Amino acid sequence: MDDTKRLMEEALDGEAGHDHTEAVRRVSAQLPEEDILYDLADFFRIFADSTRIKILYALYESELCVGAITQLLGMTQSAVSHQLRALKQSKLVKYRREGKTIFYSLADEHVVTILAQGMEHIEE
Amino acid sequence: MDDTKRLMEEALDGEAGHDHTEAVRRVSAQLPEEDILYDLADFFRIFADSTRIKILYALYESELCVGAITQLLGMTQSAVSHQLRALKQSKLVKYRREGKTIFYSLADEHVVTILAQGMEHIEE
DNA sequence: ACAACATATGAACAAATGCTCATATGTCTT
DNA sequence: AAGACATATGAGCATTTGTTCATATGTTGT
Repeated sequence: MDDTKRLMEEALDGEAGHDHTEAVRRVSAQLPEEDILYDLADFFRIFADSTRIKILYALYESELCVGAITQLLGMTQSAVSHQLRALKQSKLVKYRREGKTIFYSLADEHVVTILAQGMEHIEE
Repeated sequence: MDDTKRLMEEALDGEAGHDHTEAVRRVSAQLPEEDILYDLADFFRIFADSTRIKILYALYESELCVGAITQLLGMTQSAVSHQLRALKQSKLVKYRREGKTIFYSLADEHVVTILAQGMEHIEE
């Protein structure tokens, strides 16, 4: 092994394997910012729970109040409320108050699109 | 409170609040099967991690071997391999062997569509 | 067959997540 | 103002998840 090659490998800093620097540099330049990718993962994390998925699907059918969602899912009002908060914070749902009751609904169409896209994938 | 009303509320089985049965029945009939919703959540769970998101985005740019991904992400080869397994099991990536090296690439276009849709949402 | 390389896998552990229980906040009725 | 009702919130706990470490599997060259 000649000197240049040895030096290059040492420059890889102990990382596994042969030289990938070319491919890595090329791809690396095209990747979105670290923060963006993090936010993206956060966004998808909201869909990564069946309770929240159920809520979103339910709201896709109709605006609903917390009590109705609670009854529909057959779980605690507290559990539902906690999940609604998560959905609210991610701007996936919006709400309006009518007396004591609070009605939730989908915030935009992205939600529907994403759900549909996911469905397409798993139905194969 | 008359008898019919009292009986109806008792039929709600202690669940919180006033009567939602009408809305619940209507929405309930439209909801996908429990299993489907579960699978859907599982599917989205794959996107709910920044490491996997990075891998997917990298593979969107180019087919890559494990070593290159490892170097690109600056993490352990083991960690990358574990995540690739998850992606593989969800049919989001495919791979081909070339000697000792294994090259990974995206399995279909849904991945790209989903990522793009997610991006659209967070960039607002 | 053996050593070197590329990738995969299992166990263990820390961090994150979702639920429950108790209680708080906000609204209406009387 | 007080009680009933609808929803929200915080702490605690059990489960899940992602990483690391050590090691296994598979491939190539000698």
